[in-house]
Amino acid sequence: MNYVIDEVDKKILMYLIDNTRMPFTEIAKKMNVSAGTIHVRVKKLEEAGIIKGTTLITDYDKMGYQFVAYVGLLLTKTSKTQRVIDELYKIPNVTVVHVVSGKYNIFCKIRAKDTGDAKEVIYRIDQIDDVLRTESMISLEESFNDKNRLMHSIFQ
Amino acid sequence: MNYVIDEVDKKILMYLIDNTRMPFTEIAKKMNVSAGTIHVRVKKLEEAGIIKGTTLITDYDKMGYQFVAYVGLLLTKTSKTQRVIDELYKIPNVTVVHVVSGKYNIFCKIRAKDTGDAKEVIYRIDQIDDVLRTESMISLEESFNDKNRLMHSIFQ
DNA sequence: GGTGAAAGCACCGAGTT
DNA sequence: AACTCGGTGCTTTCACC
Repeated sequence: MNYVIDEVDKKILMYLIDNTRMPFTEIAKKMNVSAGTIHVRVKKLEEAGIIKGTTLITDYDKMGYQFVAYVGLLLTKTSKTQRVIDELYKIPNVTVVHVVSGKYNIFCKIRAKDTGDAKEVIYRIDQIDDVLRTESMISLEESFNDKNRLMHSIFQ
Repeated sequence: MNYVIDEVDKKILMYLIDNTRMPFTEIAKKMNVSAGTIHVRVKKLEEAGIIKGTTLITDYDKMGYQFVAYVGLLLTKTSKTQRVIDELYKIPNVTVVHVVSGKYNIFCKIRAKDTGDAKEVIYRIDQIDDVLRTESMISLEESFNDKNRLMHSIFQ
């Protein structure tokens, strides 16, 4: 369970975070090790659960999903948080859910096509049992820090 | 610029969102088209900017980054928002930045090793010129809705 | 815009050091 | 734990439809 990643693992992760389809042979060449080594390391990182999967970085805007908002949920005192989370996940527009400390009990991120679509999503959230009320914060502009920057810091 | 994605594109995107390393030959077989077609379609989706890249889904916990928080920034009236965003991006722990409407001017997500690490990150944010003050919301638990669920909805 | 075949590579397991 | 090597299978191109 306590897998210790070394410098070789870190470098492999750096390359694959940028491009999961970079050939192992190319990574091997850049690192002066054999392609077989890369193969074995990647398999171990997958088995250890450090690499959980691969995915595309897609442009939501270009697919018609321009609307992003964060929604804070206030629950009743007796509510089962997990049940509310399960309900949230039935709404595909809910992309991330956090249990938080502070004003809200749950805080989530939603994506929608437009304000009309978002209204429906928020209405659905409001209708979940045990949700007292919600407060939304609309994003006017979203940008991501290059994933590599955090990784550089993680990997020193 | 207005690239219209058809059913073939949608299916390819669905497969690759789950696993960017799924062989084109396998996708081709599942879809009853040739591998060459998949290749050409993927290239076009990349050129159109719909596929912006590929990346790993990694376990931040297992790499020692257990701490997640959202930070709301209140700026002075005369401040240049973009300059503050640029400053935020110099901090690798800042992963997402939003310009928002409402109580805050800017809202961002941070990842840190622990509370001590987070304290430093928030201190750095507080020190940015034009930042009047910040308010943080600590995540006690983070979970992601399967990316596929939104995509299924996007792709009907 | 799609196909199918062929050449060039990459993957990945087995055996070795 | 990493290397080499070889069989298998993937990618990518191109002439043709």
